[in-house]
Amino acid sequence: MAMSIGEAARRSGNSVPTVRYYEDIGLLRSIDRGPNGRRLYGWPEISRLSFIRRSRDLGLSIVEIRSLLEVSDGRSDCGDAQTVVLTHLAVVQQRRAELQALEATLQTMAERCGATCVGGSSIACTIFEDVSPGASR
Amino acid sequence: MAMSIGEAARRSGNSVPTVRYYEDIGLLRSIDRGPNGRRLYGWPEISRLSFIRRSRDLGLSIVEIRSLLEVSDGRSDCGDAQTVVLTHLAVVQQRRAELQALEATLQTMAERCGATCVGGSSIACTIFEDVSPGASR
DNA sequence: CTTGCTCCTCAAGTTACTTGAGGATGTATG
DNA sequence: CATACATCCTCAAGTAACTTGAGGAGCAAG
Repeated sequence: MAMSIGEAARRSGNSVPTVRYYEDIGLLRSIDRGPNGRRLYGWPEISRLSFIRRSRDLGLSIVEIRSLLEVSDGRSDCGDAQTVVLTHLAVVQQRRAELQALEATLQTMAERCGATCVGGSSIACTIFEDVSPGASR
Repeated sequence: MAMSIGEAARRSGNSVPTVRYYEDIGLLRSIDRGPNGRRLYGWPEISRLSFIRRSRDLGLSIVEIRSLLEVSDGRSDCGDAQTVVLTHLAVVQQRRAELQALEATLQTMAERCGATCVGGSSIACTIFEDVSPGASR
């Protein structure tokens, strides 16, 4: 039942230092220690660590996760959790739109570069025109 | 012709400390100083700063930008620039695909949350099931 | 001549961790 | 039982790319 930090890390998909780090910043409270001073983790901790891991994968910041965990701990209500998610959704949508535009720009840059100057000198390289058009003024 | 750091920053779209920072890390070399010790910028510097700014907007790292600038300075060839751009393009494509999946997940989470527990306690909040499904085991 | 903006340098803070030093303990093998 | 190797501990510093702040000087306008 009681797991070492290494096992907790493996099961939750975090690295060992990261698990300690989460304890340091207060995302996990009161990790019991064995007589040898080593941390002992139970299922609730693994669950919490997995939640954090997944949320990070989804791009949520530690601050956002902290507020979700407060909901989970019953210290604020579910509406708050929805707010966090919706706010983050808007950010993600925005970011994705930006990436889409960026992707097109990069593609154009690479294609033009390939057509005009691969292996050649930098003088004719269109990348610099693409990236800094009319920079002088 | 000779501009203050404030003007250079405004024209290139960077903040004043950022412009100083780029000098510190060697992206800009040898900024002349006036008799009062203040930095003086000319058009080539503005151009370079604008290039850096745009590249950062495109998501390129300082390391990547440094190698592009080396091409621009004639210290490596154009093919290298294309490689940087293509490598970055692959990263962007990957990232955008991930964001797309994430967007769908967040949307589902918010909808389910809204349907079941807005204003209620966290006990029924589906967000936690969505984010950490079967975390205990 | 005083107010207020801009400039200077140097140091520390930010985010979310990772990496490393230095040392103790646990587990497997000879 | 001894030795090797993995794992654990704490504390400190490093990472990217800047931002923010302290403390002080210069310059232009009213």
